[in-house]
Amino acid sequence: MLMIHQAAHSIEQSTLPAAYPTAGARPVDVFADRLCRTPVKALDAHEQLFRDGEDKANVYQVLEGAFVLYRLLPNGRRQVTGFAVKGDMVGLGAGKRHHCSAEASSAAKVRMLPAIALHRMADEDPHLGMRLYDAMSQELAATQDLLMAVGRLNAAERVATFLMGLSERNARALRPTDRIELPMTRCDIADFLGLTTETVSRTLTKLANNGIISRHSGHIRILDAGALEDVAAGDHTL
Amino acid sequence: MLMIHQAAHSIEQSTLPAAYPTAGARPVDVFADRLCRTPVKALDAHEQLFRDGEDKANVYQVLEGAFVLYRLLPNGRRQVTGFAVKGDMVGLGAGKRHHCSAEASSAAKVRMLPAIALHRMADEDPHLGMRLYDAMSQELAATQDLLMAVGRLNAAERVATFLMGLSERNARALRPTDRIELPMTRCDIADFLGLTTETVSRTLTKLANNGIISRHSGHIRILDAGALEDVAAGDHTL
DNA sequence: GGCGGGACTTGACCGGCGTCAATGTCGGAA
DNA sequence: TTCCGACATTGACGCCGGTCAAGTCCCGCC
Repeated sequence: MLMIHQAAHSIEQSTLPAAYPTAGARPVDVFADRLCRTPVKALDAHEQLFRDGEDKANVYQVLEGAFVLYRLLPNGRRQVTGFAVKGDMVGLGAGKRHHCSAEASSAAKVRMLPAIALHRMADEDPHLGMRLYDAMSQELAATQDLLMAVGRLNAAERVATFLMGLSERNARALRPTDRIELPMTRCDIADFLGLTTETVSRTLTKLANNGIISRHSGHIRILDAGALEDVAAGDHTL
Repeated sequence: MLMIHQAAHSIEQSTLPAAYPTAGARPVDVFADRLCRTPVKALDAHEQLFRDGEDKANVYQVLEGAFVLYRLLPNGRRQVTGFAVKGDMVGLGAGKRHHCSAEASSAAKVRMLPAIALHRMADEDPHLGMRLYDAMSQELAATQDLLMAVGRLNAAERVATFLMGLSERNARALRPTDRIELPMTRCDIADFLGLTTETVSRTLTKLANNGIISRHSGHIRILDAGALEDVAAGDHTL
């Protein structure tokens, strides 16, 4: 079963991270005590935390709200590479520049850790490098999952896989898995899955018409998880 | 300009790595002296080095030949996540299991480094972790580039971008950039770009008909690099 | 040289998804 | 409460690229 690993775990949990596929969103528990002494920055909805190509001054940990991580083509087409929520690290990566943009999808707060401090910490704690290696490995695996979905699944399979990923994330947070909050817009979902908002919308409608989900404002309810899996696997045509 | 970073640098070079987007292919020079004392394994064409989901016993460095890294869906659809050539590391990643399969696309030789030895080395060399972090970061960036291409470019843009990436790789190896060896099959290219072999073939034909490239057995020649860039950017419809 | 098989190319067809456009829904501001 | 703007849904239509089916090329092998 293909699963787009988008479940993010918050820093207070001890489960293994399986974050949104992002360019850097990742909880690294070792930071917790260091980060709590660093400055906090508040952002309005749609405010950018950093831009693709900018020098990487800080890495961030999301305290409140949610972020969309994306890259733009010159002609405006957008590919969302991941979502970051409370507890996730944003901006990780060894390069000198950011390789994607990050935008608050709602009012948000982040802690900032200067990138230079990260290197200093790595000198002091020889295990930090391996933890960052581990974080990036998981990030990479999640992005490969997404690549597989975008490259080789049809629209229904992608949307169903996406919903199952969100459900899985709830399970990891010990919350009910049938009620799925959708903190992102249809446009974000579409740009994440390589589709259009219309196609996402139509697919959700079909899933609802088949009695697999029900739609409500701000969230979705999974009525038939088995059927949803079948759709994700291509065994059930809508 | 979007560039699918597929250029791999061989271990004897000192340029910065910008490898094929792979699940682990990456030269990590620090291994060089350790690796040369480890066993060598020879593979026939189409022989598998490891399989998706297998326990990760070793990481490998390609000595000869080339590898295709890919993941399969239950129904047989395939997504190629990268290519690995001489000098590239294959199988890196912090997880306990491989997250993709690796298959020799021609007769090949690899050096093997036990995964356990990697952890031992990390304890001895505190900088190794950060180098692995760096390698994974670049891998991630390359995979995001590919994701962007697969999710948001049309067939002509993807193929043109792919060819430019190969050309760029030649430039980095100080070889002429207009003659492009294609060590992989059309099928590999198609599964890499999220297309079909027919579409790749048709697109190359169109590029040739427009005088942008010329096709020969085993390689392609770029006749008009500017036009190729225009196609990749979507400014030139075939 | 002839043969066989896999890789590649080309053509005809068509269906899924993008595009364009109109309408519906909801939440916040006045 | 009404208005407004952003987001979401729905419909009509067309095209890009997938599918199916023939070839064609090429290289190794007999």
